[in-house]
Amino acid sequence: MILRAARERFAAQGYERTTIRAVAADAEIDPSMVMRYFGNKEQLFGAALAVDLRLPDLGAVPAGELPAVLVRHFVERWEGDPADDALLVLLRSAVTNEQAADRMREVFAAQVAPALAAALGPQRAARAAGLVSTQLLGLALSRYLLRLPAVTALSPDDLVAGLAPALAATLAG
Amino acid sequence: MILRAARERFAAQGYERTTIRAVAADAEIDPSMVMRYFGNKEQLFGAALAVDLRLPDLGAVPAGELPAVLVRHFVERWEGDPADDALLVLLRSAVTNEQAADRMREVFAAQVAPALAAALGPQRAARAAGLVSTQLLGLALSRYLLRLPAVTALSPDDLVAGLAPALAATLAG
DNA sequence: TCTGTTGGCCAACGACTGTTGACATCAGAG
DNA sequence: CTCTGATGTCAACAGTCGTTGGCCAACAGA
Repeated sequence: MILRAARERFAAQGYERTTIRAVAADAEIDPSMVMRYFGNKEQLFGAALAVDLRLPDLGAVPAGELPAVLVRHFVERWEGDPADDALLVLLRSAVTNEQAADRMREVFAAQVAPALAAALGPQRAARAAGLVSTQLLGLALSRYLLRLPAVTALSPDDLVAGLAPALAATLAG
Repeated sequence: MILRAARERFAAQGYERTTIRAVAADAEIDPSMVMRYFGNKEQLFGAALAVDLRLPDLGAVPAGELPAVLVRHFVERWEGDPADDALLVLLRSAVTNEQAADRMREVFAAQVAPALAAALGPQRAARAAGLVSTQLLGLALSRYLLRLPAVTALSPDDLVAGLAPALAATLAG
């Protein structure tokens, strides 16, 4: 599948360094086939950016468990099937590609913000959403993209135990 | 100055999208001059990556104020002179460039970890350093690179007020 | 005056890129 | 059978890139 190959390349190398030729080689087809199906590189990229965070209904989570649930959800999401890593595609690309950054802001507005609003109510969510995203994206950045040893060394349980109190503090503040 | 132009380009576009030709044009010289002075693109990049976080002596900071001092230091550092933004060069590039990621890990090991150790003692620092970096890098990511509206909307004081409790929680945990 | 060094421009190279269009194959519909 | 439309191959285009090397001017020291 072309899109699968494209996602892996985009996730591993970002937008600029993945070439249509490489994607085509991975998918074992001709580069011109990629063009025929997706139009051009930008549209292929757009198609690879479809992201569903699969956030559960946070309104059903007891308030005290919200931070731990959030951290664990994202860690499992990132640690999961690497062929499904549209999320890492998005994060890696959004740093240098404006189209991807746009999509990231859309995902935030359409998925993160509403989910938090369901749990916290609109006012507290508006205040906390940005800071919560900051912490969760920071985790993805330093663990999966930069691979800081001090962060990759931690187990998923360590991460939950270490970050949940921090999230709780910003939610409370 | 070539290096100044290079830093601005690298910070704005990342490694792959900045061309030697563009850097040379910014510096109003010939591309071949860039080669003569820096050897090749990779070495120019390496020269642009010199980063000094200018962390104060955290050992002299009262324990209770440590989180707020950290957040404020980094916000001021990032919000400051954009021509001096080796830090954003590094962050933007490290996401897709292994050389930059290496340098990022070096900066962490040589500057962040020791500074925290001075404030917390080696054991607590070892446990907290990764999570602290996670949160501070997450802030830089979502505010200065992704420009999430929910984060750019906050004032520096808001950021300090919102994130200091979170940092305090991970330092305590 | 000759000579070496420095700083500079210019044109070109080979490699790689996204993209295009011409051509082949082949299954199914008429 | 022919016609059609999808599916795929191949070669080439035009542009950009990093990089090289040759040439020129200024200038300092011998």
